[in-house]
Amino acid sequence: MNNFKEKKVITIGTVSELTGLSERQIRYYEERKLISPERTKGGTRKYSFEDVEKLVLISEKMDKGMGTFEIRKEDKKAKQKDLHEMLKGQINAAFHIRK
Amino acid sequence: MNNFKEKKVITIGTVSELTGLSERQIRYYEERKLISPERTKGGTRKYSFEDVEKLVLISEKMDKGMGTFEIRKEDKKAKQKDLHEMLKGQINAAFHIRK
DNA sequence: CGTGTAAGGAATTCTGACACG
DNA sequence: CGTGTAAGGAATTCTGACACG
Repeated sequence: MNNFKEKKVITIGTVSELTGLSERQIRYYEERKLISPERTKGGTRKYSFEDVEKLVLISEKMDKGMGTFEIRKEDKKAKQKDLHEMLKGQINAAFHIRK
Repeated sequence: MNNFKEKKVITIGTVSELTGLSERQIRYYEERKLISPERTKGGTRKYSFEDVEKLVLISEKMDKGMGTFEIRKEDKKAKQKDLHEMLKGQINAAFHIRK
């Protein structure tokens, strides 16, 4: 019940205000697979606070001259690292249970 | 930076989905001073996750046959209690600093 | 009192495209 | 490549009112 940050509930206009990015930029970053908003039945995009945070990071990287392709690559690496940590944790847990 | 729950960013349609209440009900509870959404420049209402939680509680109380007036009274009492606790805490703190 | 609804208008968002570079 | 913009349409929201009870 406490995953507010991950709930997709914010419309693009509000995201634009929160991040300082234009709606055009936000939609473009979606096209480049950097974020994945949900949609209402009518087709309106809905973002989470997590998306907003991601967008701020993306914005900073773009300012540094990084391209969307590299940003996506970095993002993937980060996710794999997370997955790695998770698996490590589970393996450890299993190990401790066994002994 | 971590007050997601209090940020007014959700539109009424989404709040309706999250709570199961009709937009009519949500607007009416505002009229009865049970919640206080913000507005965009254009006049669109924006709610926080906190508002959503409040609405769920309100909904339960309405189901029990409670009226909006009593609900508002209860809400006020709760707030005064919170304030009381807070002051008590500060007085305590001040006391401990003095001795 | 609390809520549904039809009405008309305004604000918001959407897509595909052209432009610049 | 990344972003601005004008274009036309569709989805969303708004208010004030009438209805029922």
